[in-house]
Amino acid sequence: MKKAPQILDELGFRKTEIRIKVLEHLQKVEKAVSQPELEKKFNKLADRVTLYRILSAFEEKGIIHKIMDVHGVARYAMCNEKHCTELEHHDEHVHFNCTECGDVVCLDSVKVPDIKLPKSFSLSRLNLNIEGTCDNCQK
Amino acid sequence: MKKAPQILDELGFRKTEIRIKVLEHLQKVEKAVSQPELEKKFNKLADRVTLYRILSAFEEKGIIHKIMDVHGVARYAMCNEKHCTELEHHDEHVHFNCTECGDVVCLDSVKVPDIKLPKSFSLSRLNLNIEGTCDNCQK
DNA sequence: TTATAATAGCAACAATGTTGCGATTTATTT
DNA sequence: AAATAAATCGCAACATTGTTGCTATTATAA
Repeated sequence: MKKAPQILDELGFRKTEIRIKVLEHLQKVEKAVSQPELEKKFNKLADRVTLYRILSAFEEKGIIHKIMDVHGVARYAMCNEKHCTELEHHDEHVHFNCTECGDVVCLDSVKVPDIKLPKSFSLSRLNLNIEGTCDNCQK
Repeated sequence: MKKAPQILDELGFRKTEIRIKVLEHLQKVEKAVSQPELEKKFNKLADRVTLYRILSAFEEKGIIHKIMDVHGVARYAMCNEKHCTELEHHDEHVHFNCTECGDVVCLDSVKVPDIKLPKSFSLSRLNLNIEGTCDNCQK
């Protein structure tokens, strides 16, 4: 996995402390994280608005993707380097929302079967949100 | 389909004007509607808060179900009488979000294939949000 | 070292959603 | 029909998530 500063460099971003830390965090946790979570984690290191703008900027460059969790809160997760480019995203995987710990993880291993829509409907994007108990919270 | 006043009666709700109208509207449109939409439609007939409480009350009784649309806004749609009871909901259908008109419809005809999760994950609920263009907005 | 473009911070605002409480109203009971 | 009780409503206030405009700061290139 590429190091965060290098990624920022290649994308034309400045290597500021907060941007490096946010990106490293996203790489490490392998979960979909929200702005409020980042705000708690990086308390006082950056303004709320800064975090929102960092996430938007990263998403525009295609290194993270945005999903709505079951509470209607935006979450962002690293894109799978194999599948995503700046122009085209392939995030048609399962997003698992744990009702115990609230974590949201991308289950890349689970593939979404083909959905057959009525002819008059066209599909552009797809997000499968599953609620349940994650592996960490199973007793 | 049962008439709205009768449904309210059977559930122990009072037959107030706004409750009857909200329920009739949900029955008629066959879409998932949000509080902001109801507020526009029933302008000045009821307070914002009243609408939120009506939707919550209906949901608790199991006659409507709540879904998050792709914008993170809560929407409610009539439950399929054949499948849902007060205790158990079966809303594992597709929710289609039209990017043109913003409407959200439950595509009951499309069935969600079985999802195989890793053993350590347990599933309790499932919502498949699809974005695209609906039949009305196809040119 | 300087210049400049990107980034950050602050203030203000918007939208959705929730809670508490007093006022009103439906529906039951007397 | 009048009284009563419980459900419903409306208002005010608040919380959270998210956005925009503008100024100040800073990383990087020249």
